[in-house]
Amino acid sequence: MSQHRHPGAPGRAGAVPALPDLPEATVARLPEYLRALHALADAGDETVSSEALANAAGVNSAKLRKDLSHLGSYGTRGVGYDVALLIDQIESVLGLTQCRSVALVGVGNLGHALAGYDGFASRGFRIAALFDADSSRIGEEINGLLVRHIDELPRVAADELISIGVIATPAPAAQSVADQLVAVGVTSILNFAPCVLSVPDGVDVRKVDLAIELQILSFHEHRKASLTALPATGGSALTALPGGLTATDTQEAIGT
Amino acid sequence: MSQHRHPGAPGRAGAVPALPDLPEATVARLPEYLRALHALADAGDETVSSEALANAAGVNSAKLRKDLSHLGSYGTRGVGYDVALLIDQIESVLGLTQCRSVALVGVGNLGHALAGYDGFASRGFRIAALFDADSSRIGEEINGLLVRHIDELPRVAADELISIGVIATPAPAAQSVADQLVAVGVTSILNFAPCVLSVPDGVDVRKVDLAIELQILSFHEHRKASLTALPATGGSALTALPGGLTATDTQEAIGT
DNA sequence: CGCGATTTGTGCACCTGTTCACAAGCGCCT
DNA sequence: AGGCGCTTGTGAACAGGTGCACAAATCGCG
Repeated sequence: MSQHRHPGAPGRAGAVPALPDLPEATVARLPEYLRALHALADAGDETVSSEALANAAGVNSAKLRKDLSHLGSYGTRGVGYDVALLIDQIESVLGLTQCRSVALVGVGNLGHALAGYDGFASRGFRIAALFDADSSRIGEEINGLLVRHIDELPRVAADELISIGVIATPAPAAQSVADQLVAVGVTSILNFAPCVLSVPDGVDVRKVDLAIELQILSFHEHRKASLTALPATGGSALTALPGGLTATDTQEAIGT
Repeated sequence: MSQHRHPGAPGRAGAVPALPDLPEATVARLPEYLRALHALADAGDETVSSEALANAAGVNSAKLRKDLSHLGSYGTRGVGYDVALLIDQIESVLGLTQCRSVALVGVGNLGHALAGYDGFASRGFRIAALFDADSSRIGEEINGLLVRHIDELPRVAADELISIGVIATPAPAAQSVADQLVAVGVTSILNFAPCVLSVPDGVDVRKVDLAIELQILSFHEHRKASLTALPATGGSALTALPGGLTATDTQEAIGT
């Protein structure tokens, strides 16, 4: 029940009519589909079924079809999806038809790696400038890019349009950096610092915390370990945890 | 997910040791609460209200209270939560009471940064070993750790228990590395390679793809750009406020 | 000792996202 | 041409998560 478009009337990419609302969960999966599609294209495939593509992207096929239907995608019933066409579609929706410039702030351990990460360039992102506050790092050249002082951000931003700012500084510096990025008009920030950023409305922040991912995995490890100990006879082998969470489960007690 | 117990026919349950099921969304937020709590503890605070803690963690206070109630936490009505106690509680649930050993495979650009990232050690994770397949990298020392050949993984794994494997290799090598990790008993994997891993049941995989994060931000940039170019719909946008506070907020946290 | 201020814990309604199941459409074969 | 098998697209049920609003509980104070 959304806008339907005539098949067989391929307009030109970039002339996207309107994308009013696209579920956030769908948006988060589109890049994964895109990666899988590129792999298929490299392998020479011209069409792909939802089942095969879903498999390559690690999702359910029904989910994939619904995702693609949301962006008014064109598959052919009985055949599948045209790989090249779908790539164009998704790239157009994601706004990847233009190369986007990224400003990276903080060239410490992680920032250094990000500056040299070729996965960005290969997917249409260009690191336009590197910044740091540590004067000992200014002037260093990483991957052909000069490290500038953060104070030069306004001048560089005026020079060329910056689509996205990446923060790879220590946590205490992150908020200040975010403020400076917002001040020069950046409205999308990828934050690697382990802290919460406060930004004005209209600015999008995504956070990636490597330690958090490990902690989530730790929980599942912990859970699995308890489960293996559980089914044994006389399961008292469970070691008493210092937190004392044993038997404190007051919720719902026991379903009667 | 899979386990469903029958209400009305337990009888035998008696003393249920731990709380096996905890909403996944809650688990994903606990580390964030933990970080905020540590910051509060460092600042000397002894108690904290749900409102304050939620603010520090960037979530809704009702959500935080519900999350904490899920793990049977004890706050004091009229007062708030005991910071130290809550830290113990969450760390216990996440299984962080023991120091977990991490094996990192792939010491390229990103792996190098991860090996030197101090955010791991500070949160209870110890990088136990570094591996790579590139013989030119074997023997290199990073942050006091020797880079070993991936073939030595079984021997090292036999030596000390590895809780989590981190894959920071190029995509083509990732599946093979995952297989080798699984073969030595690793049941939790953090994958930085841009590809889907297939692993047996019982093995948890979390994926972090830096380029995907940028592409999601790119979408929002694209959308914001189209919105400003298009006339407002429905005509309710009578005031052209520069802040653009009429935009429907879509800011959301991660959620895999 | 009771009262009010404060804050937690939670029932409930809402909303987003997922999954199932099937009709509709397409190509191919006879 | 017509039927048949295959695949998409989607309505509808389902599951899970979110946020409101309020009762219950606790502290401090007069």
